[in-house]
Amino acid sequence: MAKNSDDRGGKDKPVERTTSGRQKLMEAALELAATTRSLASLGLREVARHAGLNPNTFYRHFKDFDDLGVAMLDELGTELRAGLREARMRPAKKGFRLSDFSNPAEGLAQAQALARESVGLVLDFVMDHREAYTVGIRELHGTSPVMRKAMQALLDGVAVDMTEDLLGVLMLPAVSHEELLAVARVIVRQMVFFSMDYLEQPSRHAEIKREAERFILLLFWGAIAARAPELLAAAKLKFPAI
Amino acid sequence: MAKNSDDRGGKDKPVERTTSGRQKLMEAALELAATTRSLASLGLREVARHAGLNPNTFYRHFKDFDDLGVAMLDELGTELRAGLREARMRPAKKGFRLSDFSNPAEGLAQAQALARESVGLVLDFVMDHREAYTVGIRELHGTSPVMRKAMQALLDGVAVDMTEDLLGVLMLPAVSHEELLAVARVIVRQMVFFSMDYLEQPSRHAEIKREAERFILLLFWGAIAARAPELLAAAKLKFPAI
DNA sequence: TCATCGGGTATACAATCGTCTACCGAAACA
DNA sequence: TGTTTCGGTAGACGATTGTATACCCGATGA
Repeated sequence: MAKNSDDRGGKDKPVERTTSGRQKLMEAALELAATTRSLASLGLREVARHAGLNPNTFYRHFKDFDDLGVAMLDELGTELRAGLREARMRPAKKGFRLSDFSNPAEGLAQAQALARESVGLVLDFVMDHREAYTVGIRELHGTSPVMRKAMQALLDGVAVDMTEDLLGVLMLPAVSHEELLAVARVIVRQMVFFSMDYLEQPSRHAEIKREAERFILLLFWGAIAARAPELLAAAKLKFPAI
Repeated sequence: MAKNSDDRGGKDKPVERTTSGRQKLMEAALELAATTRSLASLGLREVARHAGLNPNTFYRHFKDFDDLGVAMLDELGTELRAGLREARMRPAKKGFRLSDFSNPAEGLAQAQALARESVGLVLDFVMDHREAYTVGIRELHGTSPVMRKAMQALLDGVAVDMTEDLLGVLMLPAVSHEELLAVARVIVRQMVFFSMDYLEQPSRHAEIKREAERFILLLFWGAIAARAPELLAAAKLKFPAI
């Protein structure tokens, strides 16, 4: 062994913020996981080094990396849900009113505007939190059952929020609450992929947004068509060209 | 150091098949990645040990784990696409004929049968290859850009296959080829999640199948509704209750 | 028949890892 | 005021890792 007084000498400079050690560790882990490899395969010494702390400090705050993972997810997850809800409330105050499709054409137009707003919102959020998003999705299909469950629960929570908010703004005719929730779940999951595309292909931003909107509208169209096809025929709808 | 003549002593017995060393390594890597952790974070010694080979043998065949990864994906990916196509051709021979929706009700019923058949097919396939599926999806969102690109290309390839096969059986009215491809892509991606549910929750198998079918039908309904809503109204369709 | 070479092995080394034990200062609390 | 607890550090350990060098053997081919 060359020099056993290892660590704390290296190319990756510590994050060096005025936060607590626990925070520093979580931030370091997030940065490393986003750029280097999966959470579970991070080295305890590695993240401590990157946080500018002694390796043993990790033990003071966390049992394993699962432990650290759920702590991170607690923090960022609630921030995500709150952010999305708040942002989703904004347009509602801005003049949207509950549409009951008594005028189908108007209702459909409103649905389209709502879809556009929501898609932009999610994608902006992802762009603003690309590190957290990246590791989150990694863990969604990762090796740790704990993290997988936690991420699945988070996505389901988002779908539930979305359903509730949607019910306050848009009354789809003859579409039950459960049906709407199923649609929301599917949308949330699909947005995982659209978000990934969005992060990886900046040059296709506009196109990806259009695709996501189209997907959502297709689902709503389908849901209405399955229950009240005459509404769609009556609406003489103008579906956005491909 | 206790005993430097390490390796080859352990609880995980070698796979011990009559295959070549290269094959043995790939199989060992697949097994370990499916049960232990992500491909990229596997140890070279670890997989060699699990394959019953000398650590250095790895170098004879692969440069790194990305290299091994794309080799595995080459093998299993083509098997997947071939398997799906072959299975998709089967019902076509079994009496399905091209439907042009001149009789809307019949066309829609046929679409529903087709969706059911396809969903069952994919989910069966996933059950039969759960190891490969598990690590594949892991790598889809994993840390290696090489593996991510390869997996995305594979999924896109499946979507293309699906579109072509679909065009041979089902002529959706007024839905363009590009539109159909976009829908196929979305379906393939969503099936990633449905498959995950399917593997993780054996008790909900029937329910998950129904959800997947519903999702696909919803998309087709929506696609038709966007182009020819009068068809749906005329069909007096019987959408499966939720 | 002899050289080459592809695929497998043996050994060794430095680096890194997780974790154990011990020490320390400051804040909280009695 | 004394003491306990909390967050952080220091050093050491055995284990494991990736990789470099070198040997080996059977098939291939001249």
